[in-house]
Amino acid sequence: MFDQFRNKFPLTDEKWMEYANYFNRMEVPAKTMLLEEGEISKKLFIIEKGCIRVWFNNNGKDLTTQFFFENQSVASIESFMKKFPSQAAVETIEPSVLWWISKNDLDKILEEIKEIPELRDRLIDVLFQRTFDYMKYFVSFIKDSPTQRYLNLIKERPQIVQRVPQHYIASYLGVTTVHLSRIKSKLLHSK
Amino acid sequence: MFDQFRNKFPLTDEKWMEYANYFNRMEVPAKTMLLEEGEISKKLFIIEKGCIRVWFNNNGKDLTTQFFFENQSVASIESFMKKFPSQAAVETIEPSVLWWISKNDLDKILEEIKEIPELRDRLIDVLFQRTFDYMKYFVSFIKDSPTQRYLNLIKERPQIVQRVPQHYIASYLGVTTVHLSRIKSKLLHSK
DNA sequence: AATATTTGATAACAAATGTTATCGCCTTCC
DNA sequence: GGAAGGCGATAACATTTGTTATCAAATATT
Repeated sequence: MFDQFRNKFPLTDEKWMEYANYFNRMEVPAKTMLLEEGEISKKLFIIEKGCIRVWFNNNGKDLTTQFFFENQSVASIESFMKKFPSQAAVETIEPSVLWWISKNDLDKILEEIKEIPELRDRLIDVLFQRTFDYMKYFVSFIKDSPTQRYLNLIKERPQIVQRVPQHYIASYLGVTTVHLSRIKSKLLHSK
Repeated sequence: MFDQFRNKFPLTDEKWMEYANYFNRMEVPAKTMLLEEGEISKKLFIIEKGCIRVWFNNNGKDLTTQFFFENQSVASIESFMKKFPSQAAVETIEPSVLWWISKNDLDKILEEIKEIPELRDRLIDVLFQRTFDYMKYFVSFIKDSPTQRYLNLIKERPQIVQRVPQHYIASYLGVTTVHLSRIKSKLLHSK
């Protein structure tokens, strides 16, 4: 289950066993709210199986901002880190198998990791990379039409297009469901 | 000049004198290219006076993605960190007084800073905050109309509206210059 | 199996935004 | 003191995108 982390953050087996003990398994159906808007996020989730979206309510409209799949970790990250009430809600899309860890326990692990120069640098790299990724999203909104953003999604994140209901994808792309339907139909008929 | 960093990263005066020596002062006119598209960024700039934009060419159109003012540090950050050819160009908007440091010298400083737990944590905080800021930009594009984004800009980053030519602002907001003109005129006449 | 509920396609019309062109006001530069 | 170019406003028209409503298909629920 935690292989991805073991690759990124090599530690002794003993350490890993200890860390693994902090995690708790849970199975939930689709459309389970893992965090409500306004709540303070206290759990970080890792997805063994299933998929999750982060969304918020904007004037009665449901706007999805992120999708997560197997082996990714999920939280309303600003709320989790800073203990603010979350702007966003976290919800499963499919029936899912999750592992969660409390903020307290994760903080303990992070403190230890930060003391090991190699892992500390790795953590900093991961943070940088995340910033770069968000910059790319941001630039894409300035640069690309909704049609182009949809094509990018198909190419770069095919899981989203295959597994996520279309009306969530529409809001993620910043268009209405009607318009996304039109985009798809236009792409089909122009081939 | 470096007061902002001395606040964020408290060190002995001796250390600061040593670090300050790595920096080089330069004065440049408006519209000076500090980094060309495709070049590898080797300098990080700090602005003493003036303002700078980061932009790239998209099908012949000049798209601005970031603005920087006094006391901010500027680089094409992904290129600078990873030694990739930069996707973006960096250019002064006003005549400016800058201080620059080479990547080599900055790496030396960072290595030292990372060893001091307090400063290391501060660095990690700064990186997290940057990610949060970009998430906000991203969400704003999904959530807000161009008019609303312009109003946000007036409120949150008045310097941009006051000091930057309007056609740069238009591309930053993701609209044409004509449309930004319309937005302004509508806001004026509806009051 | 029957019935809701969710999801997605489409049409008709409205509103927002882009395109191209023109004009006028500033700077800047000889 | 012109001339040239940068910058911004505006108009007319084209295109894109949103809104509302309706229908059909797929899926979940009883």
